Amino acid sequence: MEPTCLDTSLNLNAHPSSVHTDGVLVEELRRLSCENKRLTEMLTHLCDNYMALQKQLTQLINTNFEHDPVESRKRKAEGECCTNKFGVVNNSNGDSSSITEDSLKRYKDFNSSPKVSKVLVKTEASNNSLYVMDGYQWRKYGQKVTRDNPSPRAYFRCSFAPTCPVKKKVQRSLEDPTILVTTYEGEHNHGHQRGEISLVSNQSEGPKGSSPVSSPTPSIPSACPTLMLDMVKSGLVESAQKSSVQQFLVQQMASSLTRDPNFTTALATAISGKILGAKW
DNA sequence: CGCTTTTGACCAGCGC
DNA sequence: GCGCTGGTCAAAAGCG
Repeated sequence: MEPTCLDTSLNLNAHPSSVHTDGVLVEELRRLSCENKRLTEMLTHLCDNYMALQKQLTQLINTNFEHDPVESRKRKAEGECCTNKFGVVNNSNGDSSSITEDSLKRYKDFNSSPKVSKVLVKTEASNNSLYVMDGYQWRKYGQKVTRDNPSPRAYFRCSFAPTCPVKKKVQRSLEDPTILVTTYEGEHNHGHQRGEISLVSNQSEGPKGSSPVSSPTPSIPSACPTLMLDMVKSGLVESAQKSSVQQFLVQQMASSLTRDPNFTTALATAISGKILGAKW
């Protein structure tokens, strides 16, 4: 599936001085709270379903491996979707059902190796940097141009704690250069720099001062390694993730919703309707 | 002066 | 064994 990125941010800065009265705002806030609650319940339900499916998938893979031993080896990169760790779905041959020994190996490696997670971050088109602010301090130790992507891949180590084993790789998406594909490896053995979380900071990103502020490296459960964030707009997502549970839910939401083009369309329609319906 | 980024060199794994 | 590729190292340079 071609990655899509859902812009979950809201632009509250447009016409701040316009006609909203306090009463309208309170009403709006109440409505949003209700909607938030409803979405949370929906997400909980989705999470349950996801876990059940994940369990079934694991069983299926194990069963397949026992009954269908060796297939011809292929070079790792071939037939592998750039954002798919398991090669189970979306390989370039369109053969979405075959589970090869290779993919099984990757799946097992992925489950047994240190925590690896992938985050897709949407940035402004004009933003050419490979710096993703996520709440930790990173030291860049290398940059490479890889074979399958003309844009360079940057390698970072966590420099907040000398012994922290966490590394991350950042590279622009081949399909959409405004998306930064960030791969985290390992887990931090220290707390993040701020207790609070803010996902964003599209501030003057310069190499120096690699901003220490924003969310911690997402500790995404291995079952759901890909997360998409929108960093174009800032400051409004931060309150959404005060706990790991909430963070997990948001991750699940982003992951689920971005796979559903109908939802994206419906959401866009709803938001634009809301905006057009408002008295500007 | 200390820390960080840059960047070419080096190394290891893999396929042929 | 060779070549390709991804990942890491380390010296040099920049910045506050």
